[in-house]
Amino acid sequence: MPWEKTFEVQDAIDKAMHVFWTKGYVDTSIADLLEATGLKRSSLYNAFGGKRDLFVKALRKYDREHSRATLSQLEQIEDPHQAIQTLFEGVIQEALTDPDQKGCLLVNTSLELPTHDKEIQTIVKTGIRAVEVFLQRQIELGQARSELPESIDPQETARALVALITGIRVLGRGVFEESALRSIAAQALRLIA
Amino acid sequence: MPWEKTFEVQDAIDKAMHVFWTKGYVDTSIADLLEATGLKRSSLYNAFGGKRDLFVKALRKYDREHSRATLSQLEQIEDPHQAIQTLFEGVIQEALTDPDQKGCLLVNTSLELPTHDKEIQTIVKTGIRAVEVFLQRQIELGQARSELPESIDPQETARALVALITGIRVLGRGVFEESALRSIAAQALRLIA
DNA sequence: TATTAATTAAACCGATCGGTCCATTCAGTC
DNA sequence: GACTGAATGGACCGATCGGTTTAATTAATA
Repeated sequence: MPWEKTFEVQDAIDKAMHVFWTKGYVDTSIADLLEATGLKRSSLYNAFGGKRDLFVKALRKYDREHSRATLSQLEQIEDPHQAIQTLFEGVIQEALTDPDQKGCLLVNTSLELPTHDKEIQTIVKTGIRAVEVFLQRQIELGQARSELPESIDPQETARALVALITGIRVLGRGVFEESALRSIAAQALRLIA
Repeated sequence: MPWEKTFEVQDAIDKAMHVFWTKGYVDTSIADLLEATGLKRSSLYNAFGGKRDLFVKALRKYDREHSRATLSQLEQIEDPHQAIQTLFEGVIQEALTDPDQKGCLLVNTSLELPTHDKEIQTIVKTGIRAVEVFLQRQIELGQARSELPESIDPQETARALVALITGIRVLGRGVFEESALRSIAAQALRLIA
């Protein structure tokens, strides 16, 4: 056998992910990706298949290492109410501290979903669905422990919380300032009280 | 003096608006705009200044004739609770019936706000702020008439409702199906009950 | 050392990007 | 009918788009 790849594949995908995250799919050029990854043109096309294929890999990596990884961490929290609250605090903290105001790659891609193919649509749908499932389970768990009121509908409430998070991620890109974002999180907690 | 413009300027802006609305700013080419408006290249550059300037005009037209026009209609409704409920029903109805799933041009532009200049940012911010102000006033009006509980914070609740609408518009582009969107609207009403 | 496959560098591709320029055509005014 | 300025058709611009190709170089295995 010849030799191994010298550059770190995962590292390159990670760099590419941040470009897509910041600029969006269409506005990201091959030149941008070359500059960010440090790869040469032929290396990029050889290692990955092209712009779209690299985007799919970046999207999957984000879903795995950002979105789901966060949910896994939150599941370690015993108190369901605290877990949900921590989720919202994290989202807001990200919106306030990120100088690029990138938001969430899954949400960003949601908006341009009609222009993408089925595979990408599925990744996004499934990724956001995972957040919904997480929230619904936390609510049900809280109800089972009598820490959350039985009167609220777990699935319906979970979906509304997903919508609120989506709102924070979109409006957090420059429309709403800190106090407005915090208002959203405060009202989110009202939905589970 | 020579003659007047033969093509309808407002009609051309309207056609262009729908292209931007459907495909987004970056993904809309001059060729797209020429095809949609029926204008010739020179006419378009002569009448409007270029892609960005036409986008600004389209954005302003949307804000005026779609966003604010809708709010004006809703203000005709006497019952504040009914006005808010009708707003959400309208947004959902749009998401379900529009074959292009365009969402809302202001929301779509919000997501790519960091890539736009100050003028465009201001149009979007002001446009969404108008929705927030509308909602806040309706809530305050309902409280004054004792039709809505005094316990809810008008501004904070209005902002959360804006976030929920934003969520519907984004997730309505293919992520959520009808029942999920209706869940969001149902929970929105819980925030003002 | 010969073999093998990954990596590199750079030329090259047709297509499209947003935008400019200009000669011609048009409908009004004088 | 001469003049005027908006509208048109279309050639043209340099730059960039995503992607391919070719040849040289590299480092590990056999």
